[in-house]
Amino acid sequence: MDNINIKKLAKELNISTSTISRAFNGNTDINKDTKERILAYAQQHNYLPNHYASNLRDKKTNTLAVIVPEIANDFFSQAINGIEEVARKKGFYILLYRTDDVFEKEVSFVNYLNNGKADGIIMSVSGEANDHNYLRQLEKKHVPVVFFDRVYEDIEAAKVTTNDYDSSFAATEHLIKSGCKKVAYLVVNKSISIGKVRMQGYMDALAKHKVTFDDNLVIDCSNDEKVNYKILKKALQEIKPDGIFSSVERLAFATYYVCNDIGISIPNDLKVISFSSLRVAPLLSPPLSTITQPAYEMGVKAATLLFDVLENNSTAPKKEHVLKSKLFIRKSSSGE
Amino acid sequence: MDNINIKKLAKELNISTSTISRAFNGNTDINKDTKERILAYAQQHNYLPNHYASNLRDKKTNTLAVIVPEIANDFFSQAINGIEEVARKKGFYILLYRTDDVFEKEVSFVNYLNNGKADGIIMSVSGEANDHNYLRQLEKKHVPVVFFDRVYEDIEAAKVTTNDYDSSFAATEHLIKSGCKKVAYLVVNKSISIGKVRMQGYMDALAKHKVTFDDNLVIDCSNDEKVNYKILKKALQEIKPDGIFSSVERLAFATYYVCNDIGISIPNDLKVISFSSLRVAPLLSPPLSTITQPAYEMGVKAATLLFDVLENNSTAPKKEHVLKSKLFIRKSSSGE
DNA sequence: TTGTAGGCGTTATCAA
DNA sequence: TTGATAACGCCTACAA
Repeated sequence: MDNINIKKLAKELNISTSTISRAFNGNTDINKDTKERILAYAQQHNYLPNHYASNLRDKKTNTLAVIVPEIANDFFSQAINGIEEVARKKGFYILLYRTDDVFEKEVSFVNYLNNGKADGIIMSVSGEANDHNYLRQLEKKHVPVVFFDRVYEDIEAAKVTTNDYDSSFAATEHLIKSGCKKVAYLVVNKSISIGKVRMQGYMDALAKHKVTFDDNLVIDCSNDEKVNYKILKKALQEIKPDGIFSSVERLAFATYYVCNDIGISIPNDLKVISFSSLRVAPLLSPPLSTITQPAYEMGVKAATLLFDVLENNSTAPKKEHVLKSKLFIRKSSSGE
Repeated sequence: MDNINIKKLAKELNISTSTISRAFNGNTDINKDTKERILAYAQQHNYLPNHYASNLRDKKTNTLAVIVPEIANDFFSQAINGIEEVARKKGFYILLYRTDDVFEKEVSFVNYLNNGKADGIIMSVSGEANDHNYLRQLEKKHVPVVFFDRVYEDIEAAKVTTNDYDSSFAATEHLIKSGCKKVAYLVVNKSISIGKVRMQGYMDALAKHKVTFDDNLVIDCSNDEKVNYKILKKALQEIKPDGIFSSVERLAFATYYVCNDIGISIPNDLKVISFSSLRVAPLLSPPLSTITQPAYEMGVKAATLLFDVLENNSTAPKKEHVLKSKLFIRKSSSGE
């Protein structure tokens, strides 16, 4: 009874395996009574078709791989929700992988996916550049990829991003208009796609308002919270900016902690605005001004694009789809 | 070149498939040179063993299913991180599923897992009681389950929980000692495991301090944010509690929003403490007192227990493992 | 150290 | 409407 399978079932029911298979796969012609009899008996005996056998035959896994830098983060968890929502409707499941922003992990997982573990991949990349051949292999295996938020420009694939440049420009301009003379830019890796684009918006806004760009005001942080705390403390004490535009949510939090500790008042001494999907941003002290990306919608869009490829088997629209972020001006940057 | 497989490789290398298989599976004896030659050639030609074929033979998926009520939530996302950390070290991957607290989704997914989709399951249940037979089926198929945080008492399986009763007792007592005469208890479903245990702690603390329990002060909320806002607004205006013990993080946030809107001052008019894993709780206005569960550690523990079963093939310790939450008293409940 | 062969559990094709 | 059969790609006895 332990290892029931289609053959045993066939024998017990005195029927062929093909008929049983048909009972479970809807479409083909099969007598209604036979089908019901099979399904009833199967349920009783706790039989279900084995996924791995089916997959081996069909080369369909009904699984989507989702690769993100981190999970415990409002942006990514909301995006995953969006992906899951779409996947679920299609009867697909999510294989989740976190890279911790470590390039090697990304490579290793993508390689792992290279042979029939998932039908498609949705990813937000770790960012380190250089050799993206591991992604090109996927194409050969016909495993479609959709990027979201953090993308590799040199890989041809559908991409879902937001208007980062515009938002960054607007955020920086907002700080300048609020009276900031010395706006710092917080970033984790200024040389990769997102950090770069956002920085460009920052620089162009400065230029528009005839503020000279100062390299010292670009504060490049790490992935280690403690290190960031030190970096920011030092920067705030020594460089003394009066405005902060943070390209990463957790750097804004770190800024808050530092300010609390060394007695800098937000927004009086320092105005802060940050990219963030934190849902309780309005409840912070002071409420944090944010550029909020449509995380959930991005997930939905990415998944939808992936299914377009999967279902139409077409090479699909490998363009970049740009959704719009929203600027929420709150007390941290405006004083009201 | 498109569909490379072990046979083609064998033919091209003029070698047998078994030898190739051996090259990829470490253990068996194989000539070093042969192995290197195979691996090199395989890499060049982008060959990797197909998971579904291997799994079909081995009945090993190297996949863990993780079932949670929600993903976009600091508690669960941190727990998932913990699970992933352990899984990764074992070379396992995570199939993630979100139930939205809907019992039917939970059942449907568990049934889906019933046949070779994952080697084991880690879950935090939706909570609705009644018939848990769908879980018992897993046992027959030898798919081990570990529960965390939200468990079904009637199912025999390893369980990872926290000292909810004690924490709830302590939190309630803290409010009473801070001067609250009318402490409300916020809960999403007071009749299921976690809501029930936490409520018991609340009630017993009241009793200890000779505060009469008042059923009106138990405020049963929903999963809909807007509805909760209305419920809480009404409760705060009509019942006028002076203390809130929230068993669910987002109800505390809703309380904050309501208070902001109708001008109730926390902690002067109302003291608040809540179960919460929000990492920026200290940055809220006012900083939120929390009972913080060791989410990450719980994930690690749950995964570790699962691997114990998987590896020792033993029936494993099906006990309840209780980790301790921490109480962080902040301004929202103490006024300092 | 390497090769041969059978089977893991399904499903699609073809024939009945 | 149903049944027999040959794959899907791999791995492991067993034999050499």
